[in-house]
Amino acid sequence: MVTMRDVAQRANVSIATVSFVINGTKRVAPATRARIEAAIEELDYRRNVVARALASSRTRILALLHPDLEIRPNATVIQFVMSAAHGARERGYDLVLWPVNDDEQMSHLLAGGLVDGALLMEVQIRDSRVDRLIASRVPFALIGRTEDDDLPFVDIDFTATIDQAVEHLRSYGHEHIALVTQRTKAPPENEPGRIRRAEAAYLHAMAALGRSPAVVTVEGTSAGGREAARTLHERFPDTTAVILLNEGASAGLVKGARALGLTVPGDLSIISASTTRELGEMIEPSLTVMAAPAPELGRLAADALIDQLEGVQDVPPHILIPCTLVPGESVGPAPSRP
Amino acid sequence: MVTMRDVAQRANVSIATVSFVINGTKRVAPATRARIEAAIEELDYRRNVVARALASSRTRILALLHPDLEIRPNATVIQFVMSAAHGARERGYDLVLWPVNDDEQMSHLLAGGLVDGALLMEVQIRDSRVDRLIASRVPFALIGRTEDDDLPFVDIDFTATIDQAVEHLRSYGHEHIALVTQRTKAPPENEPGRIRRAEAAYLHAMAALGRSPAVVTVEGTSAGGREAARTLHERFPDTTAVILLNEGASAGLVKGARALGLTVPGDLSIISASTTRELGEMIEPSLTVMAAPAPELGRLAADALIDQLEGVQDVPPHILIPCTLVPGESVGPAPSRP
DNA sequence: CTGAAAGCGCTTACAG
DNA sequence: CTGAAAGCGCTTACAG
Repeated sequence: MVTMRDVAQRANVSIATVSFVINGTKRVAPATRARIEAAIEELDYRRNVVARALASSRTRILALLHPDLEIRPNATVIQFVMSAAHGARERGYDLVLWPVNDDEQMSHLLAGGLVDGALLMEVQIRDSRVDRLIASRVPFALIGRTEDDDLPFVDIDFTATIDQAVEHLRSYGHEHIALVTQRTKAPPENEPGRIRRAEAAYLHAMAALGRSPAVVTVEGTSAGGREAARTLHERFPDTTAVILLNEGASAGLVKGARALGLTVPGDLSIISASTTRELGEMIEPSLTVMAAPAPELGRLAADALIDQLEGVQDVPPHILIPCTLVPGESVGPAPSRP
Repeated sequence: MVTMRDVAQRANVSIATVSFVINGTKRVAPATRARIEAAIEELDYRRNVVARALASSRTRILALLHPDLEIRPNATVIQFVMSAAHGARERGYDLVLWPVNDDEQMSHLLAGGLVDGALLMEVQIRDSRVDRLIASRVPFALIGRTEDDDLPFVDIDFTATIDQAVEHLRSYGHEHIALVTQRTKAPPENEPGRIRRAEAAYLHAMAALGRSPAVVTVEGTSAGGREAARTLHERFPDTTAVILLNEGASAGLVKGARALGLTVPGDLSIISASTTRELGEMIEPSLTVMAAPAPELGRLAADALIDQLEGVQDVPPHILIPCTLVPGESVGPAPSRP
């Protein structure tokens, strides 16, 4: 292994000077710099990142903390992860995946000193992991939000997204609009912020419309989607349109509606919010979706965190991006009721 | 920050002794050990992983090298990634995501000394990245295989998978069986090994059946799937069954067949190989799939690599696992031809 | 503009 | 069974 010492020797300078040119931390005479650069080239030297990390007490490694339970991470999650990794690398950082479920383990990892900062996924309205994160003194950014809006976060603007979905459906004449959300194992007060916020926006919109709300919560699976169709049919038979905030249940809802003899969008219009356009294309009829800005958010999250670490930005980032409407064939005019 | 020095002081021992009890590398008198453990507890000491890495010249970090192009990583990929991360963590290792496209950048990263080992995804039949990997002297395991079967790898057994798919279709009376593969940007000699191997197995099976092969290659998208349906219809009108080795085109193939007036499975039976059961459930009719062993492979890849690093295992791992048949509703009896 | 030296927080022969 | 000390390969005040 060739070290900085080898380079220094070959260029006839001290290792300090080599360090200065590599990092550009101090001005070095052009001639000296040239000698050093030549030596680096000739020896094919590459600075050791571990030694650098120890000496500078900055590892340039970021952690992506995510629940390990996710047997079936959805398409949105993977887009986010990949773009965060990409964004980090572009700025010279590495992203490690930390599947963690209990707070203890998370604190333990954070205390090891491997990472300079952390990104926390699947943030809940009240989230003890966030408290741990703060206690650890490791800089972080949340993907999603707790109740406390002052912490640094990057999130989907669920309010705007739901509003736009409702608006879109209303433009087709729908007024009896239901919301299908995703069941989680978390107790209600800890539920993911996205569900809480989307539901609030939905309730608000229904109140403005003067219609009573219809909310159904099911698992994020095909079976869950079919269950949602049956539940809607029984409990909210007036429903002519559904907004899904449950990616995994999308296909099942369509199948379930069909099984009940309902056509899509003839009898029931469907918008699947916060998912991918690819999901929409897979289903028959092609679903109208609100595409999640996952790729953008991944990069923004990495950037925001790195900005904090490097002192580029000192106010905590508060980034909100709505989903994008991608019309498919699952929304049509509201059926006229007898 | 509390260091090993603090612990040593409090326990009235040298830092060497502290290190011995933390790592269990040398026997220490029970009384001494107890004092040290108490001190660790009281100070809430956690050993610094960066310093440990530098001193021991082992970082316990693994890299997951994957192409960055993948705008739409499929469900199988994410399952693999997550289970590899999980498997690594369980053995005290960290997994960093390295989205890389060019060899130069990969070598550069590898030379930085951050990782003890690497996992390479999307391996092609002839893959210059593998040469780089070997040159870098960083231990590795391939996800997939090159021509050279001697390198350490973990892969899906595409031969067994295709054989089983053919067998399943034959048991329903199908003899005119087509194969739909995925188009890549790579030149043919560099194509992913899975395509080459699956195609070989398919050709072999067709020869054994005495039927001429029908292979169609399309993009891994819904549009690609629809194109496949049209191409099959025009060029191979005898086809009564299709094996897909193209996760992303699955839904499109069904839609495309329908658009041509064909029923599934009445006129056309479909098996989507090397995908997830969730994908099968999303489509109407539910697809019969061959579920990829991605979660198992992710863990096995991490384990095999770590075994190498720790000298537990010195012969290179050669692990092959076939997909699992998950019957859906897309396979039925072969239509009797007039 | 450059260098000598301390130091980052550990591990690991080596001695006793 | 325990300790003193060198060393991992860098960065960074400090001096000149």
